[in-house]
Amino acid sequence: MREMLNTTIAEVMTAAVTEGRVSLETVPPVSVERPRDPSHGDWATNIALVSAKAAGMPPRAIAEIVAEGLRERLGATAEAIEIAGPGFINIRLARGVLADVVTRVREERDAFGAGARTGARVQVEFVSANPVGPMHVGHGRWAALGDSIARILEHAGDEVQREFYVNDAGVQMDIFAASVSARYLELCGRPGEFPEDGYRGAYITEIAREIYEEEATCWLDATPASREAHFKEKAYAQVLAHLKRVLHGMGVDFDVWFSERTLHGPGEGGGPSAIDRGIERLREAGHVFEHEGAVWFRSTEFGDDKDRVLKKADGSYTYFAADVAYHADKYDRGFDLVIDIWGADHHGYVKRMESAVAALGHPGKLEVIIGQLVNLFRDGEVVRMSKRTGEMVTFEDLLDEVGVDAARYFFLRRSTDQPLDFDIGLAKERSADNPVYYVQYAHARICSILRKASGADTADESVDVAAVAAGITAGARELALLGAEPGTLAGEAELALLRKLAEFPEVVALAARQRAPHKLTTYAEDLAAAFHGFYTHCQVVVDDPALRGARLALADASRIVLARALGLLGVSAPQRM
RNA sequence: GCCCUCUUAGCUCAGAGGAUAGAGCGUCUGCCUCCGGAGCAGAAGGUCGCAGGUUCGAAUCCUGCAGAGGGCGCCA
Repeated sequence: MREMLNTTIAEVMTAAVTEGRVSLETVPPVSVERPRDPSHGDWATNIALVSAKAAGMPPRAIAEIVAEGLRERLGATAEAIEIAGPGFINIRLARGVLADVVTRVREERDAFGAGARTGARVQVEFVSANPVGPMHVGHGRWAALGDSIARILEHAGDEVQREFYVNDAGVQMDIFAASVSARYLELCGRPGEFPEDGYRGAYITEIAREIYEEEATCWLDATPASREAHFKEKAYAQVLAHLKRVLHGMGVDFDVWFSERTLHGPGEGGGPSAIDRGIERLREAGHVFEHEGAVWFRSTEFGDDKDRVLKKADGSYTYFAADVAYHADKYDRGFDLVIDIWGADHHGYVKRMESAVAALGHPGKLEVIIGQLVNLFRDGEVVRMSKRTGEMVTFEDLLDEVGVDAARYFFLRRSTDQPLDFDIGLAKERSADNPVYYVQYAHARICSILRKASGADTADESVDVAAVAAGITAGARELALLGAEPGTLAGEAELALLRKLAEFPEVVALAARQRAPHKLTTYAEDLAAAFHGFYTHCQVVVDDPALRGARLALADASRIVLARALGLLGVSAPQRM
């Protein structure tokens, strides 16, 4: 509809210029938007305002000309075309046109709001936690965020791959192994020095205990190096299994788990490692230099604050060098766009990574989203979390307490660049104060209506809601009854719901473009509110078969879109609660 | 010190350069003989941090200032 109006307005303007009624060098780009205030109609354009100065005419005079042209061309599609305020042209669509959305939704079902296939291959890399401990709540938020962005991009038409980068190489793994080893020795009754930088969380002891229970004191007298090497793999496997289990449990499944170790190991045929090859590629492109025994990347050429070390003077590699190799690998795999979601504490790395990607010949094909942290609140008090003392609410604890739906929904409710205050009590609450229940309740309520309409008891669990929905037929004649009494509460409620349903494709497109799942939580709440308003003012299951069919169809369309919106957030749409 | 992000109702936050800046919570007031009241409707509540600028029009874009958070290692 927007595109159609856009084109039509452009045609009208061009015609007006050709006929000499408006003198313009070029017709400015047309903007059509949905007015905030429903009394301003369904669509509005500011074309007269933006053209006024160049045309040397008062905006309202231009608006008159455009409105006249639109009335001719739109005909019965528009119920009214009015000029308002300083020169806006407001278009009110005919009711029948508004009601078309019901048919469209019920035909397209889950495909409603889907964009055309773009052919773009997009990778979303997220969570990427070090496999040295349980997921924390921030990881949970980034998991929800990355997965939802992936779902939204898929719906918008991209081909998306989800990837988890496992930082399983490097110093932190050694510290991890040494920590487990120390706890193991304690369990064997031989307490010693705990590593200075060791991980002190209780989970380390639990991992050590599992090893102890399996292998008893086998490793008591092994050399520390062989013991730690063995424990590292055991503990790593346990943590990785934890990560996969928790993520799968919340509906997040990765296509690829990419191990950092593969970058350090020898390349094909025993050739240089991926990291060495990555550095070589930067060197061939002329962006590498040696200084004081280290190998540097001249990232300042790409706008970074300072140049960055790739290979230290002692011959070891920086974390950044591995990241360069990793990203080179991503583009070798043919992605048109790579989206990385990083924690807020990594945002100082964005510039250097973008620089490296540009130096590798893929400028602009990396997008880094910075995920902000989560502050947990319970009864109005901050829940302090400290790794040092081991007093931690892990993400798994939180999921156990509030459930997947509430956790995901709350994580996604705020824009990603805002730190999030998470109220545990509210997330658990089964009331209207809790937005996730508010939205799910609307869906369950519709299912209940459908059960009722089938003639069954509303609580009859054996009723197949989808089958009932499929049996509802409502043609143009019936749908024309929707909103037939504008000005009444019932009529306005129906119209408001129709308008909200029609917005969905635009919301998906916007959420995709802005990588902003919270646009969908806002939308879902608006749609639920529009449905509740409709429900309050309109009896759905009425005796008149035509009106009943129309309202059931509208309720069914609402059900489909609510479920779709929740689905893009990774939240379930229950048929009863 | 430099860089990034943020500052909107009492609280938590929405707000593609547009019309009278919105929602939820909290406060106050109404609505159940009726399909799920886990709902609906109304009232009160604002110098959009401050000051300039661009624009027909700025919460939105630009500059400066103030405040909050984060980042600035041959750490990971």
